[in-house]
Parts: sequence; C-alpha cells; structure tokens
Amino acid sequence: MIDPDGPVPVYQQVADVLAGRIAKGDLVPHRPIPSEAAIVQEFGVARGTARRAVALLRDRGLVYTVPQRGTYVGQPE
Amino acid sequence: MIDPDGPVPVYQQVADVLAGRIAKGDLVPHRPIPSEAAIVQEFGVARGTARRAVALLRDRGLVYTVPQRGTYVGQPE
DNA sequence: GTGTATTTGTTCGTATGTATC
DNA sequence: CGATACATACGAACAAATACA
Repeated sequence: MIDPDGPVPVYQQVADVLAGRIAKGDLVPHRPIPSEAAIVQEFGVARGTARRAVALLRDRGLVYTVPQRGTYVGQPE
Repeated sequence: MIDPDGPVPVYQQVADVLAGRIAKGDLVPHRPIPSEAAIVQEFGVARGTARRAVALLRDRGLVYTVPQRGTYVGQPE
C-alpha cells in the first residue's frame, strides 16, 4: 500500500490514503481519524511520518486537531 | 446525547447540557442540580467527569456548591 | 442515640491522545 | 527512535458531613 522507495514522500502517500477515506466517506466529519499510534501501526511508518501526514491533511483543510484530544474530519466550529 | 469520541471534551458536553437546562428554566435558582451520582447515571460518564462538568458550571458562575449538601442553581447568598 | 443512605471531597491507578524534546 | 509532559476519561476506594428513619 505504501511504497517507501517511490518518488512520492511516504508521509504524502499516507496522507493521500487517509484523504481517500475521507472522500469515500469511510471517515466522516467530526469523527476522529486514526490516532498517530494507529497510523504507525497500520502503515508501518515512524511516528514523525504519521504526524507529518496528519499535518498535511490539516494544511489541506481536511481535518482539524484539538490539542490533547485528537484529530477530526472536517473543520472546527 | 453525549459523544465520547467527539472533539468536545465529555465534561464540557455534560456541562453544556446542564447549562441549557438552567437557561431553559428546567433547573431553577436555589434548587439542586442533579447529584454527581445522578449525572453519572444519566450521562453514562465517570464520576471524575461529572465533577469536572459541575466545576465548569461553578467557574461560569451558574451554580454554587455546598459541601456535603449538593450543588444549586444560581449564586450563594 | 444508632444505623443507613446520600452527597461532596480526595486520592490513586490505568488508559489513550497529542505535544515536545 | 525513544522519553517525557499534559489533558482527558474511566474506575475504584475511602473520608467527612448531612439527613432521616
């Protein structure tokens, strides 16, 4: 699923997969996306990579993070 | 009624519900709000969470607590 | 006066998230 | 990659004051 040796950065690949799930509706607004630990577990990436992927989704406006609580689909209200 | 996995902390959700009842008049001044045990029962939360919710209402000046007696709507006199 | 129940007060442990280094 | 910190949430246990039969 993830190609560590490909031209696309791993964190971007992970972000794209998660973005796909959001677009597909597997992840719905105001519901949590997988935790950093879960991303590490599922994709076999380092935590820093997982964080970077989430940051990318945040920059795209697809998710929002509530400090000390979690990251959620959509935009804060 | 309460979403444990939502972006808003559970204790804040509970506090908001109770604040709504006060604003609505379901809970009137100098009458007790539900006890911690009752909040635990009704919302399905831990007691610590119930206490935090009440503390939030107290910080907002919506209720006052009499030790070993209960917590009441309004301000002490 | 004696129990019993209720209510808040307090402390400890465990777990899960993110934040930071 | 670790380690630590902080916030949230649950669970359990005990204390202290109050209320009532």
